[in-house]
Amino acid sequence: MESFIDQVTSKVRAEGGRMTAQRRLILDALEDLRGHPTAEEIFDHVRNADPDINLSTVYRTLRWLEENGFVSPRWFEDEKRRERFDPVDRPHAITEHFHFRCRVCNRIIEFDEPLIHELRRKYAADTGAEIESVSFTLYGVCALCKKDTPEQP
Amino acid sequence: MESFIDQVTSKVRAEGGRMTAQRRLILDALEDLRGHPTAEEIFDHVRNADPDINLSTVYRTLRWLEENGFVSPRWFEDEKRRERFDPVDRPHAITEHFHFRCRVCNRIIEFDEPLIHELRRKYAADTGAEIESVSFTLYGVCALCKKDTPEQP
DNA sequence: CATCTAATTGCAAATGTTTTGCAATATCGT
DNA sequence: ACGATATTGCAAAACATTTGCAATTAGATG
Repeated sequence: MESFIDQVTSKVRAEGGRMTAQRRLILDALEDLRGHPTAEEIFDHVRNADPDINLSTVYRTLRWLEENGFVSPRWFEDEKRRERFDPVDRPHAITEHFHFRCRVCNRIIEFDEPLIHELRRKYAADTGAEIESVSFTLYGVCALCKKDTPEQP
Repeated sequence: MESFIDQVTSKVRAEGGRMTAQRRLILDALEDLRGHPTAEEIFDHVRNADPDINLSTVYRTLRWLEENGFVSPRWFEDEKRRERFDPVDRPHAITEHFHFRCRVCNRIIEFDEPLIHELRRKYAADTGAEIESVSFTLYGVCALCKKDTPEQP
């Protein structure tokens, strides 16, 4: 199966674009920083390899990836206006994103759960709407953090 | 049952705060503009009654309402960094927000569906996490807009 | 009802994140 | 290796939201 970078490279070429060193670094970062990095986190990471890279290059690349279905932007309510970028494995499929966000350790945990898919089908069937993307986010305290800070007696 | 404004007024008083004309207007707007207005939309609406009101007053009031559980901020992915404010009927209950957002008419439709509550319980039971809030958003094209723009043959 | 004081306001400037215009640079087909 | 043009770095702009501060005002008190 084609790697993430190879997939992106094919698409860049197909559009008459060019695969630059900067883009390669940003794609690497997206794989290295498993999870949902912000543009700034990606920027800090790629700076190790290329201290001259510019934040706007990071943004421009991320936007291109977004438009072409390779990453999907995400907002978490405790971070208000800061965008996070979620690499997408199957570009252009219906995007479904299920996250748990821990208020204590700030970890973002991805999960899947057949009930959500059922929910989407049910909503579409009930209302006649066409669903293109689904976002389901739970906020709270994860099991580990709950253990560390037991409720006071 | 106590009206929204009365509920807020009680709380303001309880905190040693003051119920100003501006706050009253903003609360009215929140009721008039059923849905999920942005700060700017609220601002434009209250300007009819008080042309001198300031946008920062709107923001400050909304933040106070948020901290006190009377509104809940919401982001929709097609609007990136713009916040919308959702009045909350039962302050401080576990907040659960289920929305459908139509890409064509931009309408935000609220719905409820027992499966989501089940999902939350299931996730909590499976992982041991404690859930404090749930956000479920479907994006797509609503039945009406689908009818207006049938797919090309 | 007049007074007093702290809460709230309007204003302007600041903030933080993301975007953009443009000249310089670098990729890739030839 | 060359040349057209896509992409970059930079600095400045855009944009939503927040903040400091002096002026105003709600509402408790006499």
